[in-house]
Amino acid sequence: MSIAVSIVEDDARVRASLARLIDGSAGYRCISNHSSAEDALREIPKFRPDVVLMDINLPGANGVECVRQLKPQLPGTQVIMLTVYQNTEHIFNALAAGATGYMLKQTPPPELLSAIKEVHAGGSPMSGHIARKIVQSFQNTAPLSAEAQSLSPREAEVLDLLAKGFLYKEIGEAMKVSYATVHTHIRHIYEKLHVRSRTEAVAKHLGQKQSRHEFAPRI
Amino acid sequence: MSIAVSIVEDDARVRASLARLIDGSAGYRCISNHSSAEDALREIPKFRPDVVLMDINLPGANGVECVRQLKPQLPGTQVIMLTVYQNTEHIFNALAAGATGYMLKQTPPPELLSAIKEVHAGGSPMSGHIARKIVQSFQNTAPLSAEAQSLSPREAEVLDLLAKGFLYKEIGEAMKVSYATVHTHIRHIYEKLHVRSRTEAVAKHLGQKQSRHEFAPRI
DNA sequence: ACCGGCATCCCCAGAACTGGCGATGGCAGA
DNA sequence: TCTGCCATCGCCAGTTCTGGGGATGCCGGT
Repeated sequence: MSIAVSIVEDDARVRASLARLIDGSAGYRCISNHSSAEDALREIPKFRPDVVLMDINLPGANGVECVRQLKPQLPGTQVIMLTVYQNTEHIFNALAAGATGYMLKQTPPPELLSAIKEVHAGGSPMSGHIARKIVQSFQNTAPLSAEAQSLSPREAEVLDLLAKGFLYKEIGEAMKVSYATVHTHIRHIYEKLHVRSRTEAVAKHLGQKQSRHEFAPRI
Repeated sequence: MSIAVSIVEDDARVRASLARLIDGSAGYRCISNHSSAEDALREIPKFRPDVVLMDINLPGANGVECVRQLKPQLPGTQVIMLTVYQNTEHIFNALAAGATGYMLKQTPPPELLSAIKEVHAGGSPMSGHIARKIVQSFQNTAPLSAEAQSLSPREAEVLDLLAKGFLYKEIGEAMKVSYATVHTHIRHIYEKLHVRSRTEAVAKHLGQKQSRHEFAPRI
């Protein structure tokens, strides 16, 4: 059975040439095309395509929002963003919204067809530099700050409990030490982290963990 | 100029067949091969290859650790993990350690060659299902808890400042309102989030952000 | 017109935290 | 051996939070 594809793209010429490409290739068929997000949201659920090619830059609502609303209705449908945007913000937003592929419009037709095939087979086709940017988001591992490194094991333990919102008394119970000891550990933590409150310390603590793979564009 | 490739793989037969594949293909040359992480760490910096194919399952130290130590010395060298492991933990660890590609050993030779070319051209080749798992890590967007949703704009603003460790007084100054107002907002935040301290609220807050794209394997 | 939610302000008391000042003992490195 | 770091404990004063109780005005929906 051929792969059923829907196209969402405002430029009529681009839309037509994509449709021609898909219908003209064995194993693919274009079952619908849409010039706006509104039209896509209304019509695509009826067609239940295997794959959607989605432009980001649509008149009115943008393609990312369109994916976000479409995907819950069509969990089996795979969406490939097809766009000129290479900035990480667009990429991450699109993927978070539910897209599984991200191709640049300049992609040659044969590669576009294999991207459709790949996404339908359970993969996530992405143009080379896009993939690299995504992978790099895993590598922005802020090396543990010297500050955090210098915490003793016991202090780190206290900080973990502190981050969970426990009171000094409760931390003491959990660690089988007195309130006074917890108090001392915490004073040392504050000195080492250069903070002056529990919340600042926790923010630094969670911030570290977080920055190991953050959502925000930082590439 | 052909692409210089080093191989790290403990199985002599696999190593030899990879070397044969690479040396037998125009545009590629295998400049070294290594049967252990220790050997690779010692020798590869001398060869300065363009691309390293790295097995994960090595005797002694594992491939991921090897990448972590190698990459800082050779920032221009791209590493492709070549392994049988498909679990997200291995994938994320490898990428965080500095690998830029991740291919399964079952990959057919022609695709392996194009993966080498792709990584050298600035891409991040990944086997289909691997790529999908990476993309899914962006989609595990815990839907904003109803609790967090119910915060009013002003309350959310307070929570943000709270998370940065500001005192009530400082929040008031930053928001141009009185201490009393901040106090009231915070009481409302605590009610809505079902917490009883600033730190718990912040942990919930940062936890949300964090879970939008977390490092830990959750697929 | 009324009710609910929001944003703004006020007072108060008790609990929790912050940051000084100690102290002891253990253990590892110079 | 002596010095430094760690973990454990103590006291005390001052500050900040927490959680009650109010209040006003605005706005939007029924």
